[in-house]
Amino acid sequence: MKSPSHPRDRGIPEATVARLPLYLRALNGMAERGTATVSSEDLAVAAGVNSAKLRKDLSHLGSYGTRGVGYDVEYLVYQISRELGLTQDWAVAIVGVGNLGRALANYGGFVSRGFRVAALIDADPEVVGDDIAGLNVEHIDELEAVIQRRGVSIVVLATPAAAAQKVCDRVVAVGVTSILNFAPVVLSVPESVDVRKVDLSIELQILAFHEQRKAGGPLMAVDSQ
Amino acid sequence: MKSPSHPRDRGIPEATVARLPLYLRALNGMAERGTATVSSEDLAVAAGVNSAKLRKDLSHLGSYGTRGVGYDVEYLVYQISRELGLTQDWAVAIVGVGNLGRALANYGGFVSRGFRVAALIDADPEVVGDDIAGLNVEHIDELEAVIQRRGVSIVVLATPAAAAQKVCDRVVAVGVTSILNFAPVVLSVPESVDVRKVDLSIELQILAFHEQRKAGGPLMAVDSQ
DNA sequence: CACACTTTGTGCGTCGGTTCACAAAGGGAT
DNA sequence: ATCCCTTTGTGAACCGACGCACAAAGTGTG
Repeated sequence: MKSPSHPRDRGIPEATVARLPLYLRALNGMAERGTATVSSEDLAVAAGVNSAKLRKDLSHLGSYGTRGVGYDVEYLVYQISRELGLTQDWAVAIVGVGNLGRALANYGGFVSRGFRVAALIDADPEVVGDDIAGLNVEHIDELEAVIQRRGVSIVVLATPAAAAQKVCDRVVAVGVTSILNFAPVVLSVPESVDVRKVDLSIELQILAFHEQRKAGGPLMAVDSQ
Repeated sequence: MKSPSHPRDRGIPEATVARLPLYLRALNGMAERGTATVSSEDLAVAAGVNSAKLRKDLSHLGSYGTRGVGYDVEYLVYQISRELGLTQDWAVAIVGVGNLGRALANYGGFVSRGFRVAALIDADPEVVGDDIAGLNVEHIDELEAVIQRRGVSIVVLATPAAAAQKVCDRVVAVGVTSILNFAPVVLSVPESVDVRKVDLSIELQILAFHEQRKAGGPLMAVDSQ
């Protein structure tokens, strides 16, 4: 209530932000199943985290729980959604309509969470003009125009690695400040632009590392140089 | 070189492991371009990290650099590849051949890094039997048989959320201990099994959070209740 | 109203990771 | 061989995150 003890501080830890979508998903499932109230313990299990961590995370948003009872599911869904900015409608453009771009365009998880695929863009004349997931694929020459016309604020890059930086520069130039990059390259962008990266092969490599340890670890010779 | 000061300890920090594939990619690019030697500073820039961090990361593998000179590109590629277990051939099965599964099957980044898509499996009779990326899609009933016959050690789950846990249980039951999960659910597995999760919509939600901050932040009223 | 029980919110110790800054080590020139 | 320059490898301070454990706060019952 007071400014100093203001519950929703600007400073929500990055680690917490990364988990909020997880909680949200678990809560949505509960809401569908008609659960009205949930304890931190139960929600923590559903989200796969420690309950103390969950409570601390939620405490960063405010005091939305009731001691002795738990959290109201609907209310918490709303609070987390609002905090994440999902109460507004985000227009997303997908650039690069190869296999991955197509998969993303058809992915239900976007639509259901306040995201709207507003444009599909590709360079290949073979693909431009096609209808995918109810959208017309537009030519990369129209990139800037489409972004501005449709009010796109988040761009998903699903282009080949070689094209990613160029496209990135162009979308940054028209004011996009949030990019989700699937291309296996390190994008260079101004400080003010947020880039998140998903690299499918990196995840596999990390798994391979652990798998190797498991398989060879205990027996592994002290070894070769 | 000596046993006591053995360079390759068992304890490589998780954060380091997660970055090794990044370095590897940068190094491969350099090798292709014919660069023989690289300084920690240059490699750090290419990988998008701090150079001190990079040196500390590499130091966990051993002393593979030369002071005053830098790192030999080819040699470092080999050392990192070996550490990650990429010098062996990993058979990967993709379960769920929807849009995403198809995209993954066709993704070049796997093959090029020691991974081999050894099986595609789906439950939909409409899809079973199809040829995708040169592979025949097999029926989910064959799951256990295929995994064992082909020596699959890593399974990629690209099924609908509802099916993921069931498939997971089955592959764990036949001894798979590394799973890459694209389904938006928290899988429950025994301690000994490694699950890595990629959730496309979570990444977007994190972007939305920051985008909202950028947009509304500076002007945002002290607020609503 | 008082007491027993449940569950939140958080203070605090701990741990892993990041960064700085520098000594140690190698290369090359004179 | 000596000196200077470059670059690695790492000690140590710092920072954020995690999780324990508990006081505070609420519910419900008799």
